[in-house]
Amino acid sequence: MKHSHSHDHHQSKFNKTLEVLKKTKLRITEPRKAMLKILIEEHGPFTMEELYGRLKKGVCDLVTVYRSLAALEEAGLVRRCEFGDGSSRYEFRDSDDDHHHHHIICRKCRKVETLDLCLVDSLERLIREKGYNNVSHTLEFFGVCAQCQKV
Amino acid sequence: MKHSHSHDHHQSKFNKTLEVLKKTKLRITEPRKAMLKILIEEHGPFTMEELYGRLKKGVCDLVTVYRSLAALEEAGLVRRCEFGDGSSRYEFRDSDDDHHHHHIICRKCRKVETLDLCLVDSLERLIREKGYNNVSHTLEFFGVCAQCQKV
DNA sequence: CTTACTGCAAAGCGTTTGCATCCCG
DNA sequence: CGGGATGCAAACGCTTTGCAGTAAG
Repeated sequence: MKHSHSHDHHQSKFNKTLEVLKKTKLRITEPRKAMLKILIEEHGPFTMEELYGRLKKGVCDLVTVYRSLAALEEAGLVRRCEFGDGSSRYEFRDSDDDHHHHHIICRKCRKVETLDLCLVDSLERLIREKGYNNVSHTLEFFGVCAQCQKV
Repeated sequence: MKHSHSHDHHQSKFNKTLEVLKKTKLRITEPRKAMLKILIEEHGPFTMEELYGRLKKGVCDLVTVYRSLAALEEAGLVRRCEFGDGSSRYEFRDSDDDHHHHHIICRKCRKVETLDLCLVDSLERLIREKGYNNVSHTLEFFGVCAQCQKV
């Protein structure tokens, strides 16, 4: 299924997300609505500071961003990414269309592109056979992007 | 080529490593020799604290472990791993036998096993075609190990 | 009205830095 | 001896926590 990035599509994701919050006994507050809107409409992944910076001034404290993202991750609504630069990043996780994807990060400018492919799902089965359960994986690529090579 | 974990094999790796240090104008000091011995002989990857804890008391300060591993990474003698728990880990990188490998980390006990396979090298070529250079990747699996499932 | 959520301030923790001293080459 | 390496202490940046006040359901 192709992504249409229409307003309606975003709105529908947003509403589904609120339903999940209700089921999980998480409260629907202004800060959380604002954060989810940004996570759904923009691409991300965002660091705490990046997401906080995108919020309208005064919506909430940076600490609330930390606490909300922890709660949203727990509820399965966002996914945490680690790119080894000392900050966590978060992106919206669409439970209806949770196709695994990964990222390519420029070593210089830290720009993040999404790679819409995943060849390693089969390996997870192998690891389950090794006796692990609740298995997941991360796959991140690093390099210097074309733009940074010129500088 | 099969790994023999004999003393001779370790000794030979150790000596080659000292050669690299000389070529790179890095000095061969007691703390560095001790760290390299541990990295070569034990499996790792180790956090700074873990490596420091394995050193004989008084060999050096924890700060020296940080600075030395940074220098060794720069020289290509160790590889840094990030498992998203807030600490970097380091493992010895054998330039003669630098077969890419990855890890499976238990979500509970944090035990790290090595997976001697890599199916994604071909993807790196794809990313180079996208315009990136100096490309590398990380692939880590997470799960709950058999032992922790019992508890 | 109950209790989750929030703001503010402070603490925590892994990591980095400044500077004087040390010692490898 | 000259410049890299080290120890100690202090700073740093990201994240977490304590607590009192606020607001969702």
